Amino acid sequence: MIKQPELLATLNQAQQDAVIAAEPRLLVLAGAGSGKTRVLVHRIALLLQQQCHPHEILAVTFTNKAAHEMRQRIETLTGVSTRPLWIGTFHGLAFRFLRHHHEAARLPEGFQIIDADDQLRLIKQVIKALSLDEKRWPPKQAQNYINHQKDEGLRPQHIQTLSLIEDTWLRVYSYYEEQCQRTGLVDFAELLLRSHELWLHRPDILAQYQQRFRHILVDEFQDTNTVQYAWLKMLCHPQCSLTLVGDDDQSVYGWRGAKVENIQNFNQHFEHTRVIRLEQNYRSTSTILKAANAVIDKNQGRLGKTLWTDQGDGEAIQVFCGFNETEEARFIASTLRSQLSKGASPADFALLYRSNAQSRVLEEALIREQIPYRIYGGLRFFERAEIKTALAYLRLSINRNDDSSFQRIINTPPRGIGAKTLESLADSAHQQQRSLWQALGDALEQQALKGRALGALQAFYDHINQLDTHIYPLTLSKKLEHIIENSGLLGLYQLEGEVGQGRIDNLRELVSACEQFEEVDEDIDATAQFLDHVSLEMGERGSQTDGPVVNLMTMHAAKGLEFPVVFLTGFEEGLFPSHNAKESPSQLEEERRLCYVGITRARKQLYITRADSRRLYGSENHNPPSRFLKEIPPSLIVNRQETLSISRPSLYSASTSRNNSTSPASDTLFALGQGITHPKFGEGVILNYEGQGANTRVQVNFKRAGSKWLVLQYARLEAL
DNA sequence: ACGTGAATCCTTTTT
DNA sequence: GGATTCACGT
Repeated sequence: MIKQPELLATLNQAQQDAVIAAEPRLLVLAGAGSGKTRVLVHRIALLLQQQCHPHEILAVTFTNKAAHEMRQRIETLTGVSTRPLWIGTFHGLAFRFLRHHHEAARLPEGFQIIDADDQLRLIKQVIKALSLDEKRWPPKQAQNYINHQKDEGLRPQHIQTLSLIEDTWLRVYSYYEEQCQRTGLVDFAELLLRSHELWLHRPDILAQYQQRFRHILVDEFQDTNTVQYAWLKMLCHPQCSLTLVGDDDQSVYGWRGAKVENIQNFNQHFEHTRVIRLEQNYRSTSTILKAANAVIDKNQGRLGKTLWTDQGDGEAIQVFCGFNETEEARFIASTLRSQLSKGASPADFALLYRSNAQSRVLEEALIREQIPYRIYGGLRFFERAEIKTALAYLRLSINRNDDSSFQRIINTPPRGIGAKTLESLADSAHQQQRSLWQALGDALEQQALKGRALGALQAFYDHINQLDTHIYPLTLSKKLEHIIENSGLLGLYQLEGEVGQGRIDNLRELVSACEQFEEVDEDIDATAQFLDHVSLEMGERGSQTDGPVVNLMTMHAAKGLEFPVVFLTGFEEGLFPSHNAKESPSQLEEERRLCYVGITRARKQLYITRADSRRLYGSENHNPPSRFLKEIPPSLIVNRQETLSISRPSLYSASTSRNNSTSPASDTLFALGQGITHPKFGEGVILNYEGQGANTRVQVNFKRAGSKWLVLQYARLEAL
């Protein structure tokens, strides 16, 4: 085991202070790139080295990725196994508590977790069952309402309704909750709320854990919501040492219920707290940090923190404004191209945007330049329809009362059971307070439904029972294999051509994921554990690619990551900050924090781009530059706007890059959006271009003659 | 019950 | 612009 001096040797003074601080209440304000995880990992390593038993430590994160990373780094640092340590996400830990004490928490033994998608489906059913109009009462809004209440720790009986509208949402919430309780389903927010309530009602169980955990450490504390905060506060015994690590300036999930106030008002809730600031940044150049500091400085009520570095200034921030979003994308792609040709790796670059809708144009430009890329964010593996369907068969075979799975597979593949049949089934299920499966059994026994539907239902009923008997003795992966081949899923997707083939490939991947899962523990039945694992860890986003690729993602998704070169795109009012955020100052501040997160992702070089005119949702908009752009000191910026031009090939060799500043003075340079005249067509504006060198063609919108494509070399265009 | 043209809706999404 | 839901027709 390594000695303390050795453990601390690689840390700066503030980091060392944070690692060895003996105060029972410690808040580490860790700026972007200041070694936050390092401190957490070293602090735990030090605890392990001292008197502390591994099982007395609880470390809480928000993502599985962060939890895994922490485990790994502790093991690398100490050489000790982290198995006895409780390190996990809020949700994962809450789940663990609930499984252990399911009875005290009033949950059935095999309760299942539903994801946001299943939740929405369930809510749709509820709205239908209450005979509400989906137009007037959008399920999405109901979902937001329910999750928001749960994030705030509120059950239907705690809510005082002030309006008829709220009253209706409350009815939906109540009905939804009943439905979940009856069918043994638990959504994400419920995990936390339920385990918090478990402790409220069972102080004996709480005391058990309070005594056990002598050291609680929380990562990304600025992202905690009301329930998570209350949960932590209850779990934390007065004699427990509590270490909170976070950055109020990087709180960007307020819209999901996270409360910046939790970190901002920390001193008022926990007395005698020592606050340590980590302000030395090891990631970025001083230019990038100055920009980030200047922007975030405009926010009110910050705990306050100024990042600095002993690195040099580095490159200036390059700002580019395109004529439209296509030119913005082309600028990025051609900049990438030239940097790649100088030997940079695609993986060194990240293209960040405020909303996913912006990715398409960027993608198209990258494809034109044949630059490999990967988009983060889309559907994750376990969220794919075919995966969820296959797993629903498995779930239903374990728990027949899982209505969510029942509905997913009752008519997939199509077996002649339509909406009407299902509706009457749901009606009788609700009347008798039973699950759909039970209602189905009743209906078959009593021959209660009409002839044609009855046959199909009987077939389904028998099919599931047969499937279950058959797969019962099999291993997890064999179970799934059998389900895929015998439930008709394979046949269904084989009929779907190319798309179906992709689905079949995904199902194969699922089976191999099961095989890997089995290897970990061969003795126990892995099925139930696998389903839990799937629900809590949705797997990596996107597909694995071969070779290095440029990274495209939202600024939210980029939090916690870093890249040598970062492009922040779409810096326009209405886009970033989003037009939705302009009403309230607090939302605007959150947008500004997001900007701060974006800027601080860059290590060496930062580009910020925007477009004068942008086509979004079908219509064209002229957006002024983002206010955040003006908040960056001009001295840090180099403007690239005028350097991107189209050259006339006859005067300009085809191989010359467009931004070559050594071109002869006789060259005629054109820019998108520029006014020109043509001997025949008169005045016009350049809208677009394609090709290069002698093949360059430009699209000009002429006042009189309308829009035309012209070969630049021959068209006698004159600048206006 | 299921497939096809129109209406409709748009932030961000760790679990 | 475009995916996704819908209402209608068969």
